[in-house]
Formats: sequence, structure tokens, C-alpha cells
Amino acid sequence: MKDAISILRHCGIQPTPQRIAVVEYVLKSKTHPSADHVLSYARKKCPTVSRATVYNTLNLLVEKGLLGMQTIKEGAVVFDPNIEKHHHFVDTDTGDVYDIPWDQLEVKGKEKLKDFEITEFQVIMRGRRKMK
Amino acid sequence: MKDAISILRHCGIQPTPQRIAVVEYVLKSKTHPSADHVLSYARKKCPTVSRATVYNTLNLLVEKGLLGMQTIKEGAVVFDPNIEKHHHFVDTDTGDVYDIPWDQLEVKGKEKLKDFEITEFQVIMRGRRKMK
DNA sequence: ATATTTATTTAGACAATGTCAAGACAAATA
DNA sequence: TATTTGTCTTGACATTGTCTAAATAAATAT
Repeated sequence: MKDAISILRHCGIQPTPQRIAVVEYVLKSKTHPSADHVLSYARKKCPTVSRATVYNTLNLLVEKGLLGMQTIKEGAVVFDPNIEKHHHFVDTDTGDVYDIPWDQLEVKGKEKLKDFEITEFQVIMRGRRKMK
Repeated sequence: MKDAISILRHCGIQPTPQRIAVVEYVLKSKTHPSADHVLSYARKKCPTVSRATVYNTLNLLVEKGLLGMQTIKEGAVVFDPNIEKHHHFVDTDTGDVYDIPWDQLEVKGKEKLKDFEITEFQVIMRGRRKMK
């Protein structure tokens, strides 16, 4: 993956230490962090970064299409570095969110919904992740 | 539909004016109200009802299985009197949420997800509702 | 170099959502 | 009537998220 500075420059955002800290964490995260999560980690690299800057940067990344945003858990939006289409599984015990590859599921019957113009869709599943 | 008092009694909740006001609104709602929405309407019937009581009652109804709860919009959970399985469509212009009957869509491939024990799932669609 | 825009960050205020505890109130029972 | 039990209200609190004004930093022009 390209480094944070190139990523920011590439989409016309001036790289700053604060933004770099946010980008480095959120775009390589394997989980689905909340804004507060991102703030905590960003402060490790850049202890003075403010909440407003983290929110601003996250919103910028979402606008530019570099970051996904999901409202699938109570309380707070989560961010998702995986910008490929995919489905989600939420572990109701741990709260962990897992990506499910797009082609693992097929949703049939959307064409019957004449009253709706669907711009996006996904399957959301809840349950428990099996131990292995 | 049965009246609010019978519904409450039937699942072991003592009917009170406050709870009746909440139940009457939320269980016959055609939309997907937020807790704040419910509070406003409950206060029309029962002007002194408090926020805590509305939240308590809504949580009770959800626990008893009389009311659904969905985290599909930013900012606040919405409640759903339709407790049949169904999918959802969210109008991204208006924020309105529509129920999509369960048998209108078919989701294939879940059995391939060996690592997950799925207790529930639904398709969430976003877009615009067509004018008619 | 210096002055002047321009962009960015910060701190704190603010509003909204939701939970909690303490005391007030009401109802049922003894 | 007194007591227990259940319910409601108020207000405090934590959290999420946005906004504004002032401070800071960076870029540009002089």
C-alpha cells in the first residue's frame, strides 16, 4: 500500500502530521474502528491532535472515497478501509464486525422493487463467530 | 389490533398512562420513529411523561419482542412495529425507511460462511424512492 | 527577508442520544 | 393505616458529533 503522504496528495488533501496519523491508522486497520478509536490511536503518533481534526479528516477521506462508513452498530458510526463492495457480519457477543466478500452471497429479486431506485445495498448478518 | 392495555398486560407489563401513550404511538406507527419522535408524540397524550420513561418502555417492548429496533441510520436507533422478518430500504434524500417484505428478496450463499453462526440477517438498500 | 493571504488546527461550546441514581409518587397488600 | 413494591421524574452524566472563534502554520507575493 502507498504511504499516507502519497495517498493524501493524490486526492488533493494537504498532508499534515495530524492527517497522516489518522490516515496511517484508519486506512490500514483490519477492524472497523469508530472515530473515538481513531482519535486514540492518532494521539499516539501525534499527541496533541484534536477531536475536530480527526472528525474532519475522516469525513474528508469518506468524501474522497478512500474510506467507507457504516451505520451498523449502536452508538457510533464505524469506518471501513475496505472500499470494495462487500457485506457485513456483526458478532453480537463481541461487537466485532467482519467483512464478507461480495461474491459469497447473491441477492435475488431486487428488480421486483419497482418503487425504489437502489443505489447501493448489502446484506447485514448478526450472530456469533465460530471458534476455530 | 389489540388495545394498548391488553398488549401490555399480555406480556406482564403493568399498564400506566405513560406506557399506554408510548405503546399506542409506537406499535401502530407506519414509519420508523426514533426515541425522540416517540417522546414527542407520547407527550401529546401525556404531557408530563419523561424521557427516561419513554426509553424504559421502548426497551421493555423490545425485550419482550413486541417491537423491533434497527441501527440503520446515523445518529439514532429507530424502532419498528413490524416484527415479521423483513428487509429495509432507506431513502437517502428524505431519511425515510421502508419495509421490504421478506419474500421479495432471496439471499443465497449463506451456507458457505463456515466461520459464522448466523442468527439473523437482512438486506439493507439505499437510494431514492420513485415518485408515482 | 517580510508582509499578507490562505489553510489548518485547536479548544471549547453546543446539541442530541442514551443511561443511571435518588427521591417522589402511586398502588397494592398486610 | 402502615408498609412494601413498583413506577415515574428530575437531573446528572457520558458519549457522539458539529460548529465557531482564535491561534498556528504554511504558502505566496512584495
